Amino acid sequence: MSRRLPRSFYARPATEVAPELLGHVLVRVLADGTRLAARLVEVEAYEPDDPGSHAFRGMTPRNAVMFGPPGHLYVYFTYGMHFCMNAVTRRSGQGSAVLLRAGEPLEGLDTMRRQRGRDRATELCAGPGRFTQALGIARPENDADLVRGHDVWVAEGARTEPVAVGIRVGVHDTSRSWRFWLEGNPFVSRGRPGPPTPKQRRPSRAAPRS
DNA sequence: CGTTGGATTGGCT
DNA sequence: GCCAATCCAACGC
Repeated sequence: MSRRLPRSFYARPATEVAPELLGHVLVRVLADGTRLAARLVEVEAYEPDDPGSHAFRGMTPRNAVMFGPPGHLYVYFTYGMHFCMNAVTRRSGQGSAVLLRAGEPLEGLDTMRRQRGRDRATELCAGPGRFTQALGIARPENDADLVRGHDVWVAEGARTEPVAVGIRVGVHDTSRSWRFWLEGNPFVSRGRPGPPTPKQRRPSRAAPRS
């Protein structure tokens, strides 16, 4: 049994917690007892005085969980059809969290396939909306306690790949490089601006020239 | 109370 | 590459 990350792990700035979450394992137990697990491979940090954060304009019914104690799950609904999940960071009253954007499926792949309606492992948890759908996380899981709850938590894992850094997806702010992912990991979402996707080099055959 | 657009995804051109 | 799907929070009047 691997240990869960303690409350103290989350009680820090999101920019510190985010990269350190990579490699750890998100564990989810469904109502029927089915256990699912995925290794965190892509995350983004959202800080209190960050215009790109839901918490920037103060507390509202929707983002209230972000202002609560660290180590809870903040789940929100967006684009009329998707849920995204975050690990709340910093102390109560602060409004800070880490968006969990992608995971590498480890356990319960068949259940994930059923919930996603897709077969390929790389399409199960690669993207914030896909990730929550694969793990069966929605409104009921908002505010779930990752440290002491029994529905979803983060267990200690191992990070092997180096951490890559870039700008966040869908956030119009190129000044904060707060997106972190595991370099070269195939389960990272392609994201819009994406990781510095160095155009797929196709082994050019005969060099055309002129 | 009406309007706007989003921390997205998947399917089609 | 473009765009529809589909809800609702946030904000302005």
